[in-house]
Amino acid sequence: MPLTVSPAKPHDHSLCIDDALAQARLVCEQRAVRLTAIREQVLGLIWQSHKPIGAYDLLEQLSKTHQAAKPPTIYRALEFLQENGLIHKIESQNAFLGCAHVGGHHHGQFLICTACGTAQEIDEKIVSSALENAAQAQGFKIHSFVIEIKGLCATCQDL
Amino acid sequence: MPLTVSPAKPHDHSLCIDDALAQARLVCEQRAVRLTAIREQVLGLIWQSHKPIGAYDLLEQLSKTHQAAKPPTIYRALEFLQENGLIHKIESQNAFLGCAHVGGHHHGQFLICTACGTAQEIDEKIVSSALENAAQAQGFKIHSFVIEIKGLCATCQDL
DNA sequence: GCGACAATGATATGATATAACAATATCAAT
DNA sequence: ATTGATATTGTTATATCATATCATTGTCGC
Repeated sequence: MPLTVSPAKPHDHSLCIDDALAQARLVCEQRAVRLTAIREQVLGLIWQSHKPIGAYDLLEQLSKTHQAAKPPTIYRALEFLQENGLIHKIESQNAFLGCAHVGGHHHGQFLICTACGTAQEIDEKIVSSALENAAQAQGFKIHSFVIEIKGLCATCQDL
Repeated sequence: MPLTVSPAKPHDHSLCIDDALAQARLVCEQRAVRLTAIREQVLGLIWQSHKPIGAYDLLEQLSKTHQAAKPPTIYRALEFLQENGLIHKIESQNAFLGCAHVGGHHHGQFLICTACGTAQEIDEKIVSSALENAAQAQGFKIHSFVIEIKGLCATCQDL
């Protein structure tokens, strides 16, 4: 179920986190993969921000409760979460964001505010289909795509 | 002037390089910026491949003729070339590619073949406008965007 | 030439990510 | 409950990508 709130608007974000974790448990059960304590913790940390967060920032957070955490600890969790469609990597920022459309095709389209750093995931079918058509015209077969749009969110334009 | 050839198809690539360098000289003259020897060399090295090339690979190449080259040498040249719209960075690969549409708006749309590594730049107005509309609906004002499509080019599908 | 500024040289370090192997946990089958 | 197969995590080291800082050199208008 897509989130209906915009990260740019005020809302009770603890609900986002709870929903995301509950959905993650469900997905992992369905897929028969293990959402271990570390993985769930990392996913929770990622969801604590609407801003994409870097691996080493996550590591710093995780270290508070998990002394043994090292870079591979984080990167393994991130890999798992990506493989199971629970998070996206924002390539232009080397940072990670909870997936707002779990269970979908898992192509990402993001509106990234350069002022406040928030990233909103959208899913515009017309964009996908326009890209599909353009690719097909070149004989190119799409596996995946990432769209990262930079600009100002509604809130930051008014400042 | 956009290139009319596809990188996936055979062509005389030395002409691509010559064209790109000639156009770069022109652009830099018009913009009153200096296309120094290092910058021109780096641009030439980038154009020697239709595949995005990493900064340290470029450094290795440049070092052959330029003993003093160090990471900052390359990154400064890359920064200059990006600022002046002569190259793109492929964010998902930390690699750089000659811009095939010099003088345009310089938003990038790329078809990246995961098999052979080539990247073809396209410029689909319908994609841009679809994104503009989607962003506007969210009250988001676009400054720039990067679109990186992964898949198989026509050549590699047939293998 | 001289001064201002742009570009490059040089050293060091920061930031991001993975390789490799050891140790431990999980779980199904007996 | 033990065993064996597999997945996960621990641990150390290192690879890869990028920038900060300050010194030196080049360029160009005056």
